[in-house]
Amino acid sequence: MMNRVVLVGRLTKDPDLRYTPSGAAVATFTLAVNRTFTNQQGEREADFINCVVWRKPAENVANFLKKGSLAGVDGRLQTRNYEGQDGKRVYVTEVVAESVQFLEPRNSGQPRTGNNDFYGGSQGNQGNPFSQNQNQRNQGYTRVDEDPFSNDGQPIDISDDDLPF
Amino acid sequence: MMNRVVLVGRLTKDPDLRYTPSGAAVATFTLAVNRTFTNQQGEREADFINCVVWRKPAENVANFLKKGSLAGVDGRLQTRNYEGQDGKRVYVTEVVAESVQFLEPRNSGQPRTGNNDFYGGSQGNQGNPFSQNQNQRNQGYTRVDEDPFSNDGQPIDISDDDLPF
Amino acid sequence: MMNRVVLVGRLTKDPDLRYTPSGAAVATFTLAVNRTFTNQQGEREADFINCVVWRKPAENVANFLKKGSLAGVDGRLQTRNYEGQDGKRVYVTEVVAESVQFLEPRNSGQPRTGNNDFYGGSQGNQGNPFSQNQNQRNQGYTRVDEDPFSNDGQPIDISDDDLPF
Amino acid sequence: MMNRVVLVGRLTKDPDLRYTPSGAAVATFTLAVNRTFTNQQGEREADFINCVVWRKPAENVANFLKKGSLAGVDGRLQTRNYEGQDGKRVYVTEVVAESVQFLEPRNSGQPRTGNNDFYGGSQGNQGNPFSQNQNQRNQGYTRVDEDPFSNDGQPIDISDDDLPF
DNA sequence: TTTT
DNA sequence: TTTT
Repeated sequence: MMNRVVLVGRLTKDPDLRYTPSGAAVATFTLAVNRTFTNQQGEREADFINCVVWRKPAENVANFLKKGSLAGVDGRLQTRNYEGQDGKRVYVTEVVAESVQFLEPRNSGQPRTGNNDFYGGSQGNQGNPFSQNQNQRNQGYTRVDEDPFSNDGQPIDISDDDLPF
Repeated sequence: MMNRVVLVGRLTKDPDLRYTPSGAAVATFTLAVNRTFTNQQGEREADFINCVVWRKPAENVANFLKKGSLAGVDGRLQTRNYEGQDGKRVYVTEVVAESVQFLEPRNSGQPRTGNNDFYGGSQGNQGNPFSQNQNQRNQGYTRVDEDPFSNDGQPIDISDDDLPF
Repeated sequence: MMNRVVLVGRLTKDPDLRYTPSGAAVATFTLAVNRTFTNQQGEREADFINCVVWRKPAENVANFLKKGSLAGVDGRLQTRNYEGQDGKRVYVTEVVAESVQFLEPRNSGQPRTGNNDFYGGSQGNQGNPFSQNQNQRNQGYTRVDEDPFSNDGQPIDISDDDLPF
Repeated sequence: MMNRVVLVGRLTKDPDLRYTPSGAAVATFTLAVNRTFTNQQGEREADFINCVVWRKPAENVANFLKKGSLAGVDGRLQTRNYEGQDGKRVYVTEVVAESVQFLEPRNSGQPRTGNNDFYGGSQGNQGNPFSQNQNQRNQGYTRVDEDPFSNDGQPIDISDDDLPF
């Protein structure tokens, strides 16, 4: 059994950093990876690949990457499933990054700032970032959403069960 | 931009072989890849990764692999989305295999037989396998289903637009 | 910076297990990886790739793999150089395996036996396997040899400096 | 059998472009890939990995990459051997790049210039770049050199036998 | 100086 | 909705 993924692409948004109840950092982000070939209409499409990274590299990701950053990911493919809000099972395939490489030229290397800034954390997650969202059944570390990677500032349920090691 | 996936695992079912209107072969299968680590309960889990393969290797897959076969896949990650039957967008991440390796010992190498046999193709797809399924909006090469990998013998809509090259 | 190698092939010989002075296990082996294409003469050639693995997986390799075993390697490419016996610098490129997968069917999974047996270790390396080979300048974990992977039963100098972590 | 390598690193020199007798382009270059970890002395070392690329991508490499360029390589590991000038067999492990990615920011994307310029090609290889180097037995596409990747402007023997497909 |  |  082998499972290896290597990607280079650009973040579609600022990464999202959270913590499990036991304090482990988790960052999620989506990498847009342009295809090397064009489709029948001559357009170059992209794949949008959801990535998760844990612990120290999660904090590095949150500190050094932002929307548009060029990054490399070395990791493994993971599948999960959870019950969607309509009661249907939702299947998710994502990349668990074991290492993330910052491929921007030096000068873009300073900690990111702006609305979504990791240091200044504010709106949406004030107080306990894990204040339970009572009226939803959860499985896995994301709210039961159409797209588990979109969480629009709402509290999210991250379990220590998802720690990869 | 780089995008590379390498997997070794076992098929969860016999592969599924289809043809586009223009005659290109497509096989889909799911690889169960056991994790190298155990979870909090000490169980070894697996990831179930959907794979697609086109043209000649698709026919090889259909001829030589079956449920339980050990196989290696070298390919790339692809994302697609389509409108689910409830009108919601469904996001799919799968592996487009560029090469598939048969890792079973020699003697298991004879063409597979049985209900799902590639040669004897029968129920469900008799006649034109691409007889349009009129009352469904389609996008991508699968019927608008909750899970594009489950198609329970129904006609399926595979477009030549999905050919990777 | 990224560096990832994934291989599946067969061992050309029994693996070679040694220990550093501080007691860390190192196994070396060569993987024959058949090419998927044939040359101008219609022959299918192979690449012969030297691999190194450290610590616990080194002992697993020594215990479970032997000449002819099918194995998967996930690791990184490493380059080293040392002074050859003629005083010329020798450049070496090899794979440092981070994980090694045993791809043989179950029944071939018992610990290997025979002349080169890991347990019964005998001729050549009796006594201290690290008895220094005084009259040779060494660099890297192998004797200054034309080919660091050939050591024909002679004592070898493995330094803890080569530990990858 | 599987064989996959993915690298991101920087060119140690301008790439070297040549042509086989039948007119196929071949570029060679070395990628310095910094390690993610430091050695016992706390220094971050690098691996220096020789890469070969054929045909159209070879010309792109020659046109767009130069010493110091950040590049990604997706390919396979290949081994060759040839008789060195002292009559001893020399073993070479290198990466055959199937695709090469230019990871520099936009503005560095103009064709490279300078002494080694692909367009203005001059000293060393004037006339027939494959004027045979009579007094050397050759095997593989490089002159029998200590380091097959160093060729200091001398004619080189590249055979069409080395075409990967 | 190579594996099935 | 899973493989050995």
